Amino acid sequence: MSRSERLLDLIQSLRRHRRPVSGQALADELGISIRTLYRDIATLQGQGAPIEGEAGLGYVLKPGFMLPPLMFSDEEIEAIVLGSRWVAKQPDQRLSAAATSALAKIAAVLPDDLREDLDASALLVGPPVGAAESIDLGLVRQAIRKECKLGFLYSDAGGAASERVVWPFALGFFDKVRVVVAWCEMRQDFRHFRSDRIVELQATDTRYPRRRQALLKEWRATLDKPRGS
Amino acid sequence: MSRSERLLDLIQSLRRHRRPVSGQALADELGISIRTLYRDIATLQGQGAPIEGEAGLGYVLKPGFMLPPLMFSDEEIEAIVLGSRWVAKQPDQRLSAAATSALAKIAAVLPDDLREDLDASALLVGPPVGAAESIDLGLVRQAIRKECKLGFLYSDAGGAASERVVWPFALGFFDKVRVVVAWCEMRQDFRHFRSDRIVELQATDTRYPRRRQALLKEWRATLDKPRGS
DNA sequence: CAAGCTACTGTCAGATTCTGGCAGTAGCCA
DNA sequence: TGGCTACTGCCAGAATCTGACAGTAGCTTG
Repeated sequence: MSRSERLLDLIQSLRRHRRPVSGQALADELGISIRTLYRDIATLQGQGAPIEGEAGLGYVLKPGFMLPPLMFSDEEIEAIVLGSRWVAKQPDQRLSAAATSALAKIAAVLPDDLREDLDASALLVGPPVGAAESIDLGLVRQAIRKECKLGFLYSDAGGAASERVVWPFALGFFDKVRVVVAWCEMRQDFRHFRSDRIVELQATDTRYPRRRQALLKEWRATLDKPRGS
Repeated sequence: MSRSERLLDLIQSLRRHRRPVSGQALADELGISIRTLYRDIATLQGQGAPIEGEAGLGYVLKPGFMLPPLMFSDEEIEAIVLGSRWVAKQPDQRLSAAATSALAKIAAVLPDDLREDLDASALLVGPPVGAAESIDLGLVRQAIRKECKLGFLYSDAGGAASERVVWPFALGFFDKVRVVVAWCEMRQDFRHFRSDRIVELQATDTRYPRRRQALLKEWRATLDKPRGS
């Protein structure tokens, strides 16, 4: 196996382990000596991979992902950049910031001529709608990932408020607002909740009895025009 | 210089030359022997770079671009994927297809856990608005790139038609339609033209007297809220 | 057709890089 | 304190890369 291939394998190995792994264990996994492993880690760090090593513990790959070299056509790059610009102008501050920094990384490696072409592809949407987020979407994301119930007060379109306990499984966009997609215990059905109408959000540690992927699939099937990915 | 660095340099060299370059010339540029160059080309091709070699001519890099390994955070990946999904649902068929294939390439290299997280980030915009494109946006793109004038018939919001000759310099999105941003010879000012109201588009070979970048900059300055990148 | 240029492959010795083992320093934890 | 770990410098052997040469085949031009 060539060295460059091994470096990619090393990243994959680190991804698999969520707890710190000792260098020795990684070296065994890859079939190389500990000395070479140290060198490989140093090389990866030099290329920007966020690997952290602590004496007495081991190595952890900070969350994130290194894309291997990818070949994109001009149009694919344009699509990616355009889409990222759109996300950058959305009201979700967290995502907006992420899109901006992703754009900076991409722009940094594009050849000049391609960058100029992209400048001619303007995005004419208005500036982000102010709408300070009322709730912490991070809590929602976490609940989705951990498959835990959420409780909150919801004001529907008519203004009537109700107390809900839901099983969240997706966080979507609709028009300009973010929408929590969940199974509602009260209605015993799928419901969409606009994030700007949610108040008093409460995260719990109670797992809901279904798998997120299953809920997602079921919900998609109920939509008029299901669309993959 | 290490071999991997040199391989990237080789791609950059190929990008610079638009005409076929002989292997000997490339080898001289990189300071290596022709034999090593052949080996390097073979390696790059093996990694998916679209390099074409023809006996008697030389090498050409097919249009497109190879992104070097890039480190993205979870959120940056989410932003890119979400944005690409949005583009994939836009009515511009060309871009939509490009976004879809870019998404496939990205999905192919994502670790499973990350892909599952992304599934929970749904995009709830409706299906693409049918609106078959009345004109060939490819012609517009070409005119922009070549800095050539465009002629067409335009129906404004009121329904009144007029014949225009414009200097196009950008192709934007607004709401659901694509918009040609150009200097209008008739109005002697910047104007936006919705692509679905343009008929009888005629591309010309007449260069307009300004630089695209300059027009773009000027136009941006006239906007209420100029935004970089 | 012939001549000249070019892409491409096989082979091989020497240069270069990579690798593993060893020794030693330093930080974290119990 | 002792045990585990990250990390560095050093060195000889292994693996790889490199350049040169020879040879085949395709394209273009005259």
